[in-house]
Amino acid sequence: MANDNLEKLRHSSAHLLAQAIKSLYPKVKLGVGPVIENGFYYDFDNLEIKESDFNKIENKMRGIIKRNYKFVKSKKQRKAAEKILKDEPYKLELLKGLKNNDITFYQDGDFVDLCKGPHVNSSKDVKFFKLTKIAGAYWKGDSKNKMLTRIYGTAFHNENELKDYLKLEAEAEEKNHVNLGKRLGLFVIDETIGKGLPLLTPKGTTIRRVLERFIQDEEIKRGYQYTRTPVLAKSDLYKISGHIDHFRDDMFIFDANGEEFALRPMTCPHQFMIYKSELRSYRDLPIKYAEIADLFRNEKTGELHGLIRVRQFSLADAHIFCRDDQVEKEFENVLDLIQYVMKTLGFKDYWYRFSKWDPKDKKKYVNNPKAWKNTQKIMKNIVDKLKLKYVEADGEAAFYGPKLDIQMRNVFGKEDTVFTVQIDFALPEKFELTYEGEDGKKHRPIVIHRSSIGCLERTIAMLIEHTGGNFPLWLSPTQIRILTINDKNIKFANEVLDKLSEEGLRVELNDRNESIPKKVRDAQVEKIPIVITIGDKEQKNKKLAVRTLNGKVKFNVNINKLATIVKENIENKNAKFSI
RNA sequence: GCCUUGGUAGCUUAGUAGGUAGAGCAUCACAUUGGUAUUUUACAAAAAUGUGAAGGUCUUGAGUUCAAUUCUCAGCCAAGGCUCCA
Repeated sequence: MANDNLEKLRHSSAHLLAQAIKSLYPKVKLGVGPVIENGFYYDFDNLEIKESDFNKIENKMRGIIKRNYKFVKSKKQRKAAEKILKDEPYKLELLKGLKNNDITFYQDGDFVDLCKGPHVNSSKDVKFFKLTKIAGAYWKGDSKNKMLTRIYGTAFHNENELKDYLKLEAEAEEKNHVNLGKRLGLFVIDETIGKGLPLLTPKGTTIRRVLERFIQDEEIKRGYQYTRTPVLAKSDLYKISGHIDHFRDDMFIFDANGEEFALRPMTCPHQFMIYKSELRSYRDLPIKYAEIADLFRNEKTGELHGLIRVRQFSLADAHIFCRDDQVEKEFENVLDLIQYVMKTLGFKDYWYRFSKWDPKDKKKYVNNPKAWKNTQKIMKNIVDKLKLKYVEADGEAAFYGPKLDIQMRNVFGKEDTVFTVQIDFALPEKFELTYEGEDGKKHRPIVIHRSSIGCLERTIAMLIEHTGGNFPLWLSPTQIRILTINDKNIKFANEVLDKLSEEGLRVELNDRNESIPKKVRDAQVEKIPIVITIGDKEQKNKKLAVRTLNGKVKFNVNINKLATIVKENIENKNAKFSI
């Protein structure tokens, strides 16, 4: 109920915004003004403003609010509606899309808008609102259409809620992986190197390496075979696959002495060539080729974002070549692997998206409706059988087949695909992949494309935001830091350092001449999970004082025992460590 | 690619109605007091205080000007949004 009220409030705020804009800038044409997750927006054409104009606009809105206008609902017939909206081309377009003849309008004061409501009773009910940002947005979300000016805002029932929200937003800004990653020294961005090409520091690389080893070991355990294929190929390869037709502008293509090459945007055709290099029997299947593949995509500049959207990235990719009767089982296996990975990484807030083709979009998708329907059916059966909760999304499939995407949100609430599983009926055809069946005839395998731990860069970004930088022990770039209380302890501290390093732990020593609280604070800021303090007492007893991130300190810990506990925690990839 | 915002020392930033820049933290050095300290998270210190140094072609280029970090234009880079995402 409260949420309904909040929606009403925000929707009414959007109207007031439009009303204020219309009165300040009469030439503006109105787009749409819906409520969104944390507020509302309104799109305007023919409006050029800056964020510094917000004050003026907000004041105008307050002026309107004061007049205590009632929001009055009315219904009009189509003809009458067209008359009302005659000067609003975008609204007329929306009107055309409406099927029924009773058109609802809301009016407050001299401002009337096409709108199905609902609204608050009076403009006076809107008290606590704020305009937050300006952005460009294409009319009807289509980049072929004109770009309108979108103003975002939010509104709440009381001042504290509004303040809290703005504060939370500011904190999210702090917690985002770009800021946090920089502060923790995980990666840097250098403009001489170029856009979308972040550099992983030794610490960031440690996390990457741990993830990489983890997934490789796990996949090999599950019957995958690792390949190593080149990061570039003659562009002919991508002509066969069709990628160059679909994505030419998004690829790095170059000429080398008259021959055209491309940096690979995906791994599929490379691994296909290994499959093709031998005659395959039905007995060989399924064949599962995996690779941590460096991929290159010339993403448009505005689409780049920290570690989440980059131009070179490493995808934990695999292609499973299987017979029709194996698809279901293999698909299940993949999901099991993905769920295991999600659990191990500690990700809980994710959901599945069943991404389907759009029959109307002939350009984007391989034209084979029968095969589309068939594969989508197969996928649907599987996900239904597994009782997965998922949302369906039309027009989100890969050009060669439907996908099951695993979606997550970043700190700003923006949704991204982290992992994906695809059933591909088209590329095996294009590459003429075959296997010899029991009947001695050639058959076409089905290929499952899948990623288990996604792009390592993106996964690291999600980990940073999800943990707030407090990585579990097995992922922490530095697992243990040793602090000395005074210079006499340095020798023993080094012994401990050597001992723990020999055990394969990532240990550092801070023997600088600073106070213990300061050293502890530094370690805290760097989010180091285990801190060992060494003073004379420890030195004398050959025991350690061990501090964990929860603030607890345990004294008189035996070194070997500590090493055992820590190693066990790492081995089990536990989310938390305590002693 | 488009819209908005921004780019000043390693980090966080102030500032200039156009006269070549300050601060805090961090770093390094020296001095003074202390005199070898028994322990854990942000108004704290179980070393403290002081002095000093180093660090900036004020994102790049062009234009206007006697003079540009500041104004204008163009580019580069970043952040947020739109579109896209094999």
